[in-house]
Amino acid sequence: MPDRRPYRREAEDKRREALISAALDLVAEGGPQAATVRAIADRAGVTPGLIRHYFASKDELTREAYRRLMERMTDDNAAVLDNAPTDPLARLAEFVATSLRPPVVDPVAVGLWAGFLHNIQRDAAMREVHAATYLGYRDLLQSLIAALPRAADPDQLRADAIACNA
Amino acid sequence: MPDRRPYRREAEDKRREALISAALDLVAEGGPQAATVRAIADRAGVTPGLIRHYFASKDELTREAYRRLMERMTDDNAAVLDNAPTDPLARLAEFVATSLRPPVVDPVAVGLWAGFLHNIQRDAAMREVHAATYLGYRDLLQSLIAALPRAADPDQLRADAIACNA
DNA sequence: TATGCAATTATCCGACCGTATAACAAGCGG
DNA sequence: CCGCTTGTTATACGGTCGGATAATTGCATA
Repeated sequence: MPDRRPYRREAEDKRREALISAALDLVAEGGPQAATVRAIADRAGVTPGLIRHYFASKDELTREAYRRLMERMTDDNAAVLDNAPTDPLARLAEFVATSLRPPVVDPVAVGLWAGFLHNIQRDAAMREVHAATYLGYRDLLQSLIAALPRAADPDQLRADAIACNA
Repeated sequence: MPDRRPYRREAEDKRREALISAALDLVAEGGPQAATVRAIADRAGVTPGLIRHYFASKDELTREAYRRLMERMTDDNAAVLDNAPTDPLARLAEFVATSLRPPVVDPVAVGLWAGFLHNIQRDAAMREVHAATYLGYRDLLQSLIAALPRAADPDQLRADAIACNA
């Protein structure tokens, strides 16, 4: 009865968002080992139990956080095309240049990526998330290459996109 | 109370080597979280207690493992100079090309580097190891640049080396 | 204002972490 | 062949991990 922590009910989206971004912050700062359920909940301003109310397991939260990270990176990268030159070659050049510069690749993003790397290798579900976002990125790259003046057959196109990405 | 695990006494160097390389293997495979004292000892064929007989703490073992990794990478990179062309520019080109190709940079090495990244950021002693090996590498790079035909003052030399490394 | 639902907190659990310490035995110098 | 040193194993401890479950309470609805 005494001294129970007061709280506010929040929308599901808001809580999930808070938990995901808390997890990303912690992974960026201290690596995977720092992103414990207790630390994540603490940073999100809730108690640890709530995590399992919104996510089936910590692994699922980790996957969602990684998905969020990848989406943010590809979106940041794609955003440069909004006010890019119209010349196809210049567009492609701008795109790949952006993909190697902040904010899509900066110390924080690299730290995050490093933190998730081994999860990707070990967890199959994580690999799916990785594959999904990667394919989306490659398709975008491929469409830019396809817009290039020189003609090319589809197979060559895909190979070029892969090579360019590497 | 028999049934005690039989064992052989080994030279200190051998044990330390086994423990360090076991730690590196585990970090490469499963990230920092997989390199527990028990897992390391198990892979090295000993019992966990022995780790603290050779290292003051797990952190010290981690530092030594990281030092070993960095030395191996820089040595692998420097090895290319043994049978490299004599032309200064070609030597430099060969050196930086090697520094971006296997075996100095390959999936395993990247995984290792990712596994240690956050330790470097957090642990001051770890940063010293990092700084030491990095400076050695930069000096080597600088000496290659210095051998270039065009003249340059020392300050410019150092700046060039840093830029080249980035 | 009273009531019910569920979002949130609180507490407990088994497993594993790194570490400390004690018991044991391998192998060398006598 | 026999002690002695010390490399090695065994066991225990406190802490934290992710997860499960019970208790509480915010809040929308009637």
